[in-house]
Amino acid sequence: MTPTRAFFERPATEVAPELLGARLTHRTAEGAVTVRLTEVEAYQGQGEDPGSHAHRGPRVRNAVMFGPAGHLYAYFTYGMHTCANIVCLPPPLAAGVLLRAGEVVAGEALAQQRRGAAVRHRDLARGPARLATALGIALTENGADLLGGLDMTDTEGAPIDGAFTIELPVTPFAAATSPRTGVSGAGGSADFPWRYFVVDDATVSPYRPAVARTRRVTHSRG
DNA sequence: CGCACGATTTGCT
DNA sequence: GCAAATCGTGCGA
Repeated sequence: MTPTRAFFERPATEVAPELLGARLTHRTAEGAVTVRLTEVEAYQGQGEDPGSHAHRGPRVRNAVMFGPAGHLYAYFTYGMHTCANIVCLPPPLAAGVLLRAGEVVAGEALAQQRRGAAVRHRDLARGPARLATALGIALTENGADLLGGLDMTDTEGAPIDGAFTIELPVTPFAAATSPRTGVSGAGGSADFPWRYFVVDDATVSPYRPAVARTRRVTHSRG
């Protein structure tokens, strides 16, 4: 079924596990790709989750997180990657669900084209940046309404670029949990077991605990 | 104003 | 297993 806005106007820790198995479709001018979500992470709001982008309050980058639920929060990281979240909780509260992995179930040829011919099926959307790439999610779509549907057209009747739909699974999945991947500091500890994934699914990304980056050697003045 | 580092991926060893 | 790639953001000075 298609979720209502109210579905997302709840804490991310409640929404996240219920998104497992959901089918997210993104249609662009190139075509449509659908992913079945197999791994997500919940990030809570200002002052309550040290791993969340919203933790230190509203900023230019995270402004969308403080906006209405059910919208796309896309951000750029490591100087090259885009990751996609679904905003939870109504304004002025901020929370989000990071889409970490899924299986491409439709539009495979287009996903393959975006990810590269040598990429195997299970790896097409296995990892947050890979998932964003497979779906064709660009930073320019940050803030897009995921509940707008695919039927939006412009005045010429042409499809509007960057349209989404979400379909929740008829039968809920049993979610396993773990600490969040790649989150350093307190936010990545077992105190925040907000990574949810489908058990025994090949498209779930391998769990890699966050590692403190080796400190770059600073210049010593001799 | 400067610098460290990130909700990562990839390729080489 | 490990390091490079690559740049916006946040924080300290």
